[in-house]
Amino acid sequence: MGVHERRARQKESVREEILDAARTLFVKEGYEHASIRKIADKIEYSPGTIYLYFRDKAEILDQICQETFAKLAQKQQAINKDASDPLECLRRGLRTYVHFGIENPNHYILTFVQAKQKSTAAHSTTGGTCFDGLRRGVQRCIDSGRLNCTDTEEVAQALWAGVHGLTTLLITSDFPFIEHNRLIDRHLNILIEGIRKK
Amino acid sequence: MGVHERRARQKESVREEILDAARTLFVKEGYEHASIRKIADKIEYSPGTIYLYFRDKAEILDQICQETFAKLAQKQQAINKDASDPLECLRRGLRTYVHFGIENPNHYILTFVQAKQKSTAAHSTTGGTCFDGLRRGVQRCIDSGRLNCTDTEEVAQALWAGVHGLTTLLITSDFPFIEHNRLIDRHLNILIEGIRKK
Amino acid sequence: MGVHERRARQKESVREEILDAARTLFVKEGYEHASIRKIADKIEYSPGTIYLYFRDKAEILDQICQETFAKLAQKQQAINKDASDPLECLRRGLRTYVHFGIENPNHYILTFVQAKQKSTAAHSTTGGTCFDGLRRGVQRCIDSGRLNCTDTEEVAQALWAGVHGLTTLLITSDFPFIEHNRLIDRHLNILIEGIRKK
Amino acid sequence: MGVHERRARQKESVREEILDAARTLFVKEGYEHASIRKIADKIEYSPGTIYLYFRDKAEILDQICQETFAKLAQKQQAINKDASDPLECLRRGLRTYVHFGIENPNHYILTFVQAKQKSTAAHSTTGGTCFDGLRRGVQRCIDSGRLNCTDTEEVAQALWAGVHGLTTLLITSDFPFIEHNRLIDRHLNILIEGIRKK
DNA sequence: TATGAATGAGTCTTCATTCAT
DNA sequence: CATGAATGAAGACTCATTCAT
Repeated sequence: MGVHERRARQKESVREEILDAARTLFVKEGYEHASIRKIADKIEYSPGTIYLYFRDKAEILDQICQETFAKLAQKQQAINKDASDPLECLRRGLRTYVHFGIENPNHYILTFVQAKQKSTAAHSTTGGTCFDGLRRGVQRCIDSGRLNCTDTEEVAQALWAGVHGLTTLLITSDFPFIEHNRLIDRHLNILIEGIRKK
Repeated sequence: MGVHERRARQKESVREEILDAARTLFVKEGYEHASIRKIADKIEYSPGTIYLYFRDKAEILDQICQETFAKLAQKQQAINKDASDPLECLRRGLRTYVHFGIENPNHYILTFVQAKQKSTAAHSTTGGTCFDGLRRGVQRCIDSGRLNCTDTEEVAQALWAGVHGLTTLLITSDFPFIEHNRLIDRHLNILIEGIRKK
Repeated sequence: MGVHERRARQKESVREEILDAARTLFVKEGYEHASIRKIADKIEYSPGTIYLYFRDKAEILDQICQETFAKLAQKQQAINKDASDPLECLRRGLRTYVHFGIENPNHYILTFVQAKQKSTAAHSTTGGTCFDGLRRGVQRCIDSGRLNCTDTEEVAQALWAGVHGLTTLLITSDFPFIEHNRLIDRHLNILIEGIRKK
Repeated sequence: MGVHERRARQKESVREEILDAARTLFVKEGYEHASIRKIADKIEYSPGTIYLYFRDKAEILDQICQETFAKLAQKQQAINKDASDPLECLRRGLRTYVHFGIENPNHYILTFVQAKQKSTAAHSTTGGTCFDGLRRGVQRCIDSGRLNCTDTEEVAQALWAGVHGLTTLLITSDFPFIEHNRLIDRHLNILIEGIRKK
């Protein structure tokens, strides 16, 4: 391994350290309250160093969004390969989405709530592709004649709205929600029954 | 009209000016980014003046949440009095909720997205009662034997998650959504069909 | 009692209220931290009203100093009238001074420590006369041939320095002083023995 | 001299500049009135820079107190090593104390008058040890059987009260004191004669 | 006499960012 | 590659004071 590669590797690792620290702080204290200095302190580098890896604070947020979209896309990918009942397959995809949010609340809120209000670059590029999984799942259902509506985009967007609402509420809840799994089951049930042809 | 009244009215009007300016800025720039100075500039008063009307920045946010809950509760009130089909009645209630959000995007986002992360006083007091309208609508449907589920709370929460998600996405969208009314119709249709007994 | 007098009396009473509130706050929170608004709140008048009775904040402090000097002078007056041993008489005067400080710590610190750094008008006028009691007590001792030094001013100033130091330390002490009365006795004993002719 | 050292020295020098400016302002205008901005202006740095050297305003005060205690302790140290008459030694120690105050009025008032009302960290740590010199001097006098009182602590505290009072009055005097040296001599004479066994 | 709304200047403090080294 | 000193602008908030009523 030449010097060049080692350098590249190390650089990658500092980058990752920054992203890790930033992600944690962004969520714990909010994007606005997480200062560059605090991030730098956390990884024991100087504030200036951060600017060697990122143009500015916004770019860090943007990178984290990219990450999130990538992670989420990966989770979704496997699902549609399953050959079983497309409606069940769709339900599983939606459930996966909600679980992803609950298990990565920091990532989720940052990307889909906080960053949304800032329109990061990530949203206009990577973000869109993430929706494709859902779209494909809906398409399969339509193709198999199981739905009461044949507009893929329309259905996919309506479903997304549902799981997005559920996910954000569950993550940030101070509302006295019922047991989470029961609520998720009910919500998914409503969505699936709501699109199934009778 | 005596001096006293004129003064009181004037004072009330300044208060409103502050709330208006704050609401706009809070949403346009985010709560953290909307400084007291900017609010003061907008209404052409000195920063100190704002503290004659509100204890601190948080209290302004809190007041706006109170307002929102009051407005929303009022909108919802009329609906359940209608004697017609309870399911249609529920659909109308949900639609009203979404429309309220779209027509008062500042109020909505502030109260249900930004302030949620800060747990204002309003949320623990006025906020809860606002959910009652929905709960009652669901109850009526259950009572008339029209639903496929008999747990009022479970259904009400699941529906709320749906419309909340739809509302926030429509308000903050840079996503290429289909025509909004069509999407709303579809979403509400899914929710209602999803709970209707067959 | 005519209207004029009642007015005058009432005015005096508001003045006193202000002074009472100010004195308390000046000491509890320090002169700088005691705002006009806080004083006004305490007596339930508006801030503006205070300016009907005092030119500015400094004048309030000044008045309190005047008061203090008057009170202290009055306490001291009685003492030298006593016909007994002039040295004991002097000791009693010094003790009275220390006790006055301990019993009126607010007045004392405000006047002799905080206000000193601001050179209020009171200091240059009333303040001086307050020292006369001590001067006279020393004079009597010298006249009766009991002292080892015949310069009245010199002795009086040296004694004052002693009791002033003791008083301020006792009032503001976080130092672990021995039991206060024992310390006062010792201090006075040193001063008296230190000037007595042997 | 390496880069490292030069930097360290420069940094130390800025620190000193800040402390110098602060000390002066704290005394000239009072701790509360001496703002960070004014300190910054005085040394021609931006306000923010000060926070690179001190956590907050209070820490600056604390540092100055530390300095003062250190300086004073150092001055006192040499004295008790002298083998001559312990009473004269004690007198010299007391005189040194007063001179220290007069020569470092800013340090003295800040530490023993202004900061006393705020109980800085310095007072609870370094401060106490500073009193030890005086205590030891008194002890030596008692050991050699020269005093009319055998309680070290009692005498030491009583003496301290005396010189402290004298020092503060001389520093902040707008009172028409006699020539300072004569007053100091008289005061010390009283204290020493006041404790000497006859 | 008293009010109370208003202000301008000020408070301490934090921050993203730059740049010489 | 990394530092760390420095800054200018801004943050929320407080205050003594004025003045029309």
